[in-house]
Amino acid sequence: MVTRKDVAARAGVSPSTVSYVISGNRPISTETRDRVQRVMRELKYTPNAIAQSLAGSRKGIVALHFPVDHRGLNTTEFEYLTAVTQRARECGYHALLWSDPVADIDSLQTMVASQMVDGLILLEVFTDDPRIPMLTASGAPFSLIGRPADPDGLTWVDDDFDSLAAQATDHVADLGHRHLLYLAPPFDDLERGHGAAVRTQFALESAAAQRGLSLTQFHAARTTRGGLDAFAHVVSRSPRPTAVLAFNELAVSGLLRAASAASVSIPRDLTVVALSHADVAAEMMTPPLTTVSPSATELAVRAMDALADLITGRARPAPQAFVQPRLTIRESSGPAPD
Amino acid sequence: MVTRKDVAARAGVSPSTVSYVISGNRPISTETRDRVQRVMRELKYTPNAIAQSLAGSRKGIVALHFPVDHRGLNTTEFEYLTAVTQRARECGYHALLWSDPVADIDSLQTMVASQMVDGLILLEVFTDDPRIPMLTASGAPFSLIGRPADPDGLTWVDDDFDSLAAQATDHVADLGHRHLLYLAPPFDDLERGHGAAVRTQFALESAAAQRGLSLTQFHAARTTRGGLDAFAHVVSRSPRPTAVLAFNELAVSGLLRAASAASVSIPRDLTVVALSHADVAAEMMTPPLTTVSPSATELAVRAMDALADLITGRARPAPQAFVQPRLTIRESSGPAPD
DNA sequence: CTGAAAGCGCTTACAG
DNA sequence: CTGAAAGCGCTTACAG
Repeated sequence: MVTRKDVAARAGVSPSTVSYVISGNRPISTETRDRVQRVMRELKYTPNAIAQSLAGSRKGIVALHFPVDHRGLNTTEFEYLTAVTQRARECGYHALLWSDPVADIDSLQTMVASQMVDGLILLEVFTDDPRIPMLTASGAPFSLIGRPADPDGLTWVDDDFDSLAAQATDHVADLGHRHLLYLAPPFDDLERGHGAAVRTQFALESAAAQRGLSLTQFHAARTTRGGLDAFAHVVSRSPRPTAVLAFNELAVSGLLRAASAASVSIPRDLTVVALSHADVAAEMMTPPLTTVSPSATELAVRAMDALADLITGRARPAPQAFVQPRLTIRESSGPAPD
Repeated sequence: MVTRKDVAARAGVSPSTVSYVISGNRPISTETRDRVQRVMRELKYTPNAIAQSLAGSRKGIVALHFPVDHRGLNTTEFEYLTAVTQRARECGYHALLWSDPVADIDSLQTMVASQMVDGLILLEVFTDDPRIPMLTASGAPFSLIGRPADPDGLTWVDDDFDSLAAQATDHVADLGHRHLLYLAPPFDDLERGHGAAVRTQFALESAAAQRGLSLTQFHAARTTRGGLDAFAHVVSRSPRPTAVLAFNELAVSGLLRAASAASVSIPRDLTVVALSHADVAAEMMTPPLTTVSPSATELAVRAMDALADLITGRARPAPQAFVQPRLTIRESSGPAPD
């Protein structure tokens, strides 16, 4: 391997001068700089990242941590991952993927203590998330996509759930629907305090109440089967809901299939609006789903930029931001039947 | 931060003894070892991973590299990523996510030259993949999921495309289908030499010919729209294909939608078999898709284990392996009409 | 504007 | 069985 010493010898300067040419941390004569740069190119010299990390303070790596006990990631979560990875790179960081059961914070703690990363982004934040006190105690910079019950002093970006609920209920109310079903994530998620699940539910209840709409809920398994069950529930209720608001990507697909099998036409007989659902997943469905979703890219950019500010020590106080979801009307929503 | 020196001082031993207790690289008296371990726990000491990397040879990081110029990752590719990430961890490595345009190998080269990773796994390999000669020249250990035109001397795992094609054509032939349509990836992918696209196409052509089946092709855009176009093509052909074999995740969804809109029932009027399609994506469709797919986990495990062997210097000659796809009959395939 | 040197926190031969 | 020391390849004060 070519080292800084090799470059220095060939360029006739001291090793430290090579370092300063690279970092630009002190004035170098044009002549010296040009010569060193030429030699670096000739020798195809690339600084050793590990040595830079140890001597300097910057590691150039951020970890993305998502919990995975209950299920795999869905398309929406995957979008977040890729968006954060891309933004990390634009900010000059490599992205390390990391996932454990939420409750199992030991390996995360070890990784942080081993000082391998400059900072972390946590996804799928729970209202009482054990990762947060641990990271706070460690002193490592981190930012959240989502937020716990008490987000004071933390750096986070999150959906504006009130706006999300308002847009979804307004959309179906405007179409004349009065009886709504909330196709919710498994009850388990609520009990464990999954932030988005809890906040979406509360926001919907309050938005429906304000508009005088009836809203019942069905907690479906995060599987296609869960959606079949949800459909059975829809047709058994009286009065029968005419619109389903869904926050459960896999169950929605089951609901669509069950509706198709029962010759219940969407949207003629039943309106479906998917919440926080990736565009690409919505467009793969038959019919394509009307969604109310935040932009994964916007969440990722804000979370990563906030983390970068935290790492470099810009940014007190901690940046906190709500991202506004957007309604995209596709073909799964229509006027309430008669 | 607590360092090795702190532990040594408190345990009354030399710093090197602490290192040897951790690595187990030389005999230590039980008494000393116990004392050192107790102090490490008391001080919550975690070795600095960066310093270990610089002094030792192991970095504990592998990079996963997938090209991304033409499109985002689909669910199937995402499955590979998560499977490899998980296996990497089981093998004691962190996974660094990395992606550029295929042709743009500079940043990949810089990362490798900076010696940040122990090795790499390349996904979405092209028949003439510029990443491969570059990495070979660099001397960095790497393994491939997929393979180039000339895979000699490389470490790779790949689908057995002949088996895949045989299973798919046998399945539809057994159901009485004689006229097949291959819903292929964009022609562009073939031209650029996307390994799986090229091999799937050749294998299907040969399998269909052997069985005396007619096979026409339609290269669809990797979008829902591409599938709508493909459906229009199906119904315009004479004789009309009764079975579609598809290697294009997004286009399949468009095809299903177009069929539904035209009241063409699947599988009664048209059979659809998806190739190399993630189970979870297949089960989200209406109807759930019959698939012929390799196990992403098996590919990931083999690729990662091979890489680990390469890194540690076990494993000459280079491991190379075909993974057998499996037919999963769901609801999108049925007997040929009349 | 540039060089000689300490230090980052480890691993591991060298020495006993 | 254990310690003192060189070395990994850098960054950056210290000195001129």
